[in-house]
Amino acid sequence: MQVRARIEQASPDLTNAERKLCTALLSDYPFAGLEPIQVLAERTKVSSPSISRFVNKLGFQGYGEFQRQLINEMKQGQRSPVHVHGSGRPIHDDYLENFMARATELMSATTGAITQAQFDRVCTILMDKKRSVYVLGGRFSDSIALHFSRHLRLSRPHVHHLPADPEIWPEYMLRMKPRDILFLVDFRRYQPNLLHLAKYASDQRSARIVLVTDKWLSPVSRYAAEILAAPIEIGTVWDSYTPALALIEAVLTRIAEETWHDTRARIEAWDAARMPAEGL
Amino acid sequence: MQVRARIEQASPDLTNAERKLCTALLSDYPFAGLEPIQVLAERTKVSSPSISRFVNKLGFQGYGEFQRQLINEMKQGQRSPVHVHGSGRPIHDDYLENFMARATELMSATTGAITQAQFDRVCTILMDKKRSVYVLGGRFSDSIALHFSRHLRLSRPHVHHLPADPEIWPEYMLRMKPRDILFLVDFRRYQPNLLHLAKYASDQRSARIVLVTDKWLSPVSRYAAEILAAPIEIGTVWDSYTPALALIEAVLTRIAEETWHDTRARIEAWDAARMPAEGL
DNA sequence: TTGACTTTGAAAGTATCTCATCAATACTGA
DNA sequence: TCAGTATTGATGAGATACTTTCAAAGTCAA
Repeated sequence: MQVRARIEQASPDLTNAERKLCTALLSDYPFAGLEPIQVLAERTKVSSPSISRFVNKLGFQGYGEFQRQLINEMKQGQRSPVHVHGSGRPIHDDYLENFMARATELMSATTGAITQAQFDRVCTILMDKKRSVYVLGGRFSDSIALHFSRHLRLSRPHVHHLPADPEIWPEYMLRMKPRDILFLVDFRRYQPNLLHLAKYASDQRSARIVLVTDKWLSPVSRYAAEILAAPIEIGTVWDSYTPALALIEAVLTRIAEETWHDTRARIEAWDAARMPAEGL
Repeated sequence: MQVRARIEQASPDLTNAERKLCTALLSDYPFAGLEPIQVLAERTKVSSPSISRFVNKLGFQGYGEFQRQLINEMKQGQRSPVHVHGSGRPIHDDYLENFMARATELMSATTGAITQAQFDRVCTILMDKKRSVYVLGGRFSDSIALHFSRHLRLSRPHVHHLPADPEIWPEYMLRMKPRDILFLVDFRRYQPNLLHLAKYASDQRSARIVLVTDKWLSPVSRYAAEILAAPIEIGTVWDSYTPALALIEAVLTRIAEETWHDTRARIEAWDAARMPAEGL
């Protein structure tokens, strides 16, 4: 990958506009570079002269030559299937690449951790509109939980995200009916908070608890009807929540597809309700 | 393969020169068609007007449109393995495995989209304690942003997550000093909200904007000093934010490691402050 | 804050590419 | 062979795409 390499090489001393071009080019490589210079300028909000200067800096005579080179690369690539991934960059010393590789590995490990039947069951009970769904995560994992509730809300009614402050929980807990779902996300450094909540919901309200946790299993698992355990250990100071996010996205996507008719209607209704505000 | 099909369809009633073109095009498909018309004319020993007439016959407006179509086809082909919901049929076989495989693929594509230098720069300015950091995401992407601010807070002071309600933003905006950082996450179905915020922060407060977006580049990119573009298109009803999360985690991890001494102290202080509450 | 330096986009200029015209040529059938 | 038709390429007009110039805005160090 000649051009890609040149970009990376030049990348330390680039100007602001040039960096934008970098991102645009690399994020849709190599097709972004095949558009006419004007179109690319429009997309990246950078003037065409800046693009021209940029490709000069990369060592090309002009934009045309740059494009020809991109096409050539594709032509080459077509022949040798070797180049598909990487080959272009030094593996050592690249923090990002290293990290991503590990995260990717975690991701592929996730599939094995959850059975198809388990996945199906979770999706099914979450699709049941007669049950209300209450969602909460821990201090850090709540961002994952939030992602979940925001999307689930588009596919079905009665989705409630509990606020972080435990003082307000009773308001929700008292509303829980038997068979309602409490969807918890709890990764290590488990929160005692959530355990109490789970115990109460399970014992007093007969709610079904669906738990997303890690392989060490949050204590909440004692009360959980369904447990989805994602690998999160990536060997750095923080754990990686990407497998958990992927898992949750898979659930959400499955639900949205199954209930596509409703989901679509809800999205449209949402947009319609939003429109007026946008004028402001 | 649209163009190829058109050629085959038209092939019965073609003239001599046109048949030559056919051969040339098909024998080096699609690259022959990507050369300038003059070059192709030279190579095939056919005049450029003949080529022009030929592509007209195929149903294209002109040579340019023909080329664009060829490029489009390649683009489509590139992401061939995914393309499932396009035909509308969710796969029931092993839904989860399928989804995870695609997410994994996205993850590994992420590395190529961001250069090491870019990554380093973003980490560096985020580590600068003299700058305050303001964080916000869109309606859905805010969960990613939240993950970011929660963790970053452990590594450095002066991290503020803006509330969702724009009414309250001014309180934060007025506090922004030049060189402060506004960290935005904005994926497609971009929010006009964020654009206004970015414009104001950039123009009025001289803040540096770091933007995490997708390859279609949020309009915020106009005001951004650093843009990280993650692939998110997974070919289902929702996009997948996993690559973006991974990217953010990489940044966070890098920062936590570089500033480990401080980060550790802050975590301990945090825990110490929390202990008393836990007894309750 | 000032002043040198860098970066940037508007506008103008230049090159290139594409297409329409038209005359020349090749082909076909009488 | 000749006339009619279809095909082709030379040419130049017109459009498009790219680059250079230049002035304004931004940035950084003193």
